[in-house]
Amino acid sequence: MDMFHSVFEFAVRAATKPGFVLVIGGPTASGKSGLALELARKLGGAVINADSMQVYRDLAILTSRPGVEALKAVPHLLYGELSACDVCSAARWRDLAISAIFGAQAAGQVPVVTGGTGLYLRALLEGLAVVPSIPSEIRQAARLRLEVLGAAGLHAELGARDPDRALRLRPEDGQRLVRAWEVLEATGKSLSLWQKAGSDGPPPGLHFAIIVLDPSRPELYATCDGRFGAMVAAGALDEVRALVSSNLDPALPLMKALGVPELRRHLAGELSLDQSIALAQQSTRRYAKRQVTWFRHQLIGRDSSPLMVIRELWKLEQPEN
RNA sequence: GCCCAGGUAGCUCAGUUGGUAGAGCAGGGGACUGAAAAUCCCCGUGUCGGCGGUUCAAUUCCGUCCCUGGGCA
Repeated sequence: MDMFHSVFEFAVRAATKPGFVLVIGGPTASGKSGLALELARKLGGAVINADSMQVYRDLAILTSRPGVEALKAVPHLLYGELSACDVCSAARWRDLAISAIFGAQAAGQVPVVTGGTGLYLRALLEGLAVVPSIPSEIRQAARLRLEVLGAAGLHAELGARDPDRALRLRPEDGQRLVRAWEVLEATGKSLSLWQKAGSDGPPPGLHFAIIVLDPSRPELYATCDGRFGAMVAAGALDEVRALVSSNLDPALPLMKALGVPELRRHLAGELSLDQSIALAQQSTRRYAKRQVTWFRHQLIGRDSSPLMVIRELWKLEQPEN
């Protein structure tokens, strides 16, 4: 295939640098995993996951993790690594990814980092602000605070203690308010100050080359829709049933994976299967659109690494397992 | 063939006692530094079915034609 050859050549050229790492980003269902697999196969590489949901053990089908064939063909790292009751984060993933990358290189493999979680990729490429880790009691307290006061209330409280940070955040943005609050509470310093103090930067000794998939919207939406149907046919409902029956905290990240809320409502008898599928497909489309915006504005053009943008679909990722 | 009811945004519809129209959904654009598949912000001009008529002015009233439902033969 033409496209594959130009991509392959791009990778080979970049791979002459020592410490080479290939990064593949793009929206969900654009064919990242398939492309990563092929490139890793040809380059003698290992695929490293950069997806915030595929790091968890549960929901292999619903999060579209690579299937057994792929796992047999090429080493895959950081897939299904954490338990559902665990909480990953950009910083935690960064640490895992860096050691996976160095591990692969030590084994003579080319690291192929692939996933749709833009923030994780940025954490790897650029680093994050150096902030001390926040004790879990304070993180809990921050979330409780949001529940009790509501976003606007938390914003007001933050405004009294950290006006600079509050000004940068909208009073509705609960998630960022929680982060600002917990950092202030735990360190006594504004998150803005920590961020101004600088980030840990890219890991030393690595050279990245980046491929971004950005297929046309109609094609992308068609594969999103098709894939969700296939996931349900492949047993996604059973996965959700199992996850729900383990009675986890509904605020855990995995509980918010695309399709979980919708299929749950079907299991609870609130929606027909078709209705829940249609809703899940819609959230998938919206998510894909957000990802496209993120890659276009937050990644492309911001990093100095060699970059290649592919404006077509690679090929369908098959949900299997 | 006749009688009803409709034809307004991609979809479902509201509305204008005549002054060229607005909701929901779909969709689009954007933000993004430690739970990011998260969390938020912004965006509605469309031959008001076609053609005539009345009128200063018609999507609105009248006529006619076309289309879609339903009913009667």
